[in-house]
Amino acid sequence: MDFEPLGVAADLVILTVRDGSLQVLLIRRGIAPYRGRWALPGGFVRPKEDLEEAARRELQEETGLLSDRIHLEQVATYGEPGRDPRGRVISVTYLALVPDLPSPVAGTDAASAEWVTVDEVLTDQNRLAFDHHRILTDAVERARAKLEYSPLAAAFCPDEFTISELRGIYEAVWGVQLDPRNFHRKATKTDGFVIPLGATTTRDGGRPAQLFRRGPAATLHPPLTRG
Amino acid sequence: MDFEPLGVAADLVILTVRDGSLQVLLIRRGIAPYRGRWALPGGFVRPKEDLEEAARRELQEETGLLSDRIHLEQVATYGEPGRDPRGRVISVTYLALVPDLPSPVAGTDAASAEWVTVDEVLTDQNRLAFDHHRILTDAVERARAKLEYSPLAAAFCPDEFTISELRGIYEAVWGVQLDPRNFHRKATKTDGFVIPLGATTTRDGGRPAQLFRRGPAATLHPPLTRG
DNA sequence: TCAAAAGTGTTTGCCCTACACCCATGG
DNA sequence: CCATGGGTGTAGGGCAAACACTTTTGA
Repeated sequence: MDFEPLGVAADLVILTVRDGSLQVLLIRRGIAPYRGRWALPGGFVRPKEDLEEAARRELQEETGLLSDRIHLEQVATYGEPGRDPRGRVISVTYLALVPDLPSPVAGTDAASAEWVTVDEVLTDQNRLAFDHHRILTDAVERARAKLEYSPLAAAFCPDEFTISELRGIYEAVWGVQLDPRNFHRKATKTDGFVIPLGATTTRDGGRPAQLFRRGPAATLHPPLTRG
Repeated sequence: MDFEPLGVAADLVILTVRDGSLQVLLIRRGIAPYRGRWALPGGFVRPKEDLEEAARRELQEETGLLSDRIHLEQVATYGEPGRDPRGRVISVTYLALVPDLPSPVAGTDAASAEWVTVDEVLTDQNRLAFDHHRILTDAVERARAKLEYSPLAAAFCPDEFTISELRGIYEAVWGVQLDPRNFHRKATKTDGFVIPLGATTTRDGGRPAQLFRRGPAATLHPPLTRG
């Protein structure tokens, strides 16, 4: 079979919550096109490499995260002719949700990678290279929607976390304030969402808080609501 | 830029509701590989053609539907090496929801195309060529989920429809029975879901039913529930 | 007059919000 | 003992499931 010349890239929207705000990992492009502009990390899919495999490889190169335990999901594919001035490139985009990393960016391109607040990036239509503004918009909306009916917020947390840390994720991603008391009830009563570890911590001040880990639930019944 | 030899296809999961069941449009493959097996319609994206544009072109070729008014949405992209024995092929899959068509299949390949009940296709893992069983599974799950919080069920209906016809869509897609009286209230009270036309019809027997058309709502508040 | 489907009213129970209140720690 | 955050109890409103009931047609 003959094919037109065409490349397939796996691009990543890597989100985390730091300092109470939703942030995305961006890299500064060192070469043309869009040299010096910020862009989503990503790269071409290799021959014989699966799409998700490529995404996991890029994720590890950028964050150093061995990604078996990292939540990674395909969001959408962008293929408009002309979206890349170098030629026809199809971008398969993946969304990764990671905990606040101890070493911000441990990957090979560390020097040129940076966490940036999502709101700040999205207010400027021209901050990002290619059609990455739109890709980021779509991915963030997906993440916001998924928090409602999936236990995904826990993917932003370290292995052990408190209920108020979990609540902080929701507040940062949705940009709302939630009632701590009602949230506590919902999170702990929803079957399989979080599992108590018995231990407590006082790292947040005040009365010691119970520690939890992620539960086995795949969906939340009933869902959490965004307002 | 050099690229490995690789093709990008737009494949379609075209769903409709006929005779009270959810059905998918399949074509019988006339050539190898998988000659004689059933498969989802689709084809390669042309140079300079957008992905969605390719999907709309395929949709029209298969169903004759001029597709401006047809709901079409991207579901996922499949790119596992080896999924197509002919070489590396990335499949960008679109979901189309169409009303029960007067002329079942009016396209060029009409002779070999057929509506098949989704349940029947999915019970046999080997009914479909390539990885189309999985693609269909994913697309149907997407459709089921979307009915809850989007007004998409109306996409299965003709321009004018009754509330019980709309309810029939939900019952067919979800495979459940819904209370006609409560459903009527929900559908008519949900802002922007359906718009009354003033006219009535007796095509379903019994007391005349009001006719409605699709409303402008993009999402349903509150969502309809699946059981 | 009966069957069939459309549509409305009403009850009941549940969930969710709002907020009062108590608990357990550090300083 | 006070400030801080963790966690429980509870009243009240609103929504939705369940179902009795009325309406409007065709046969």
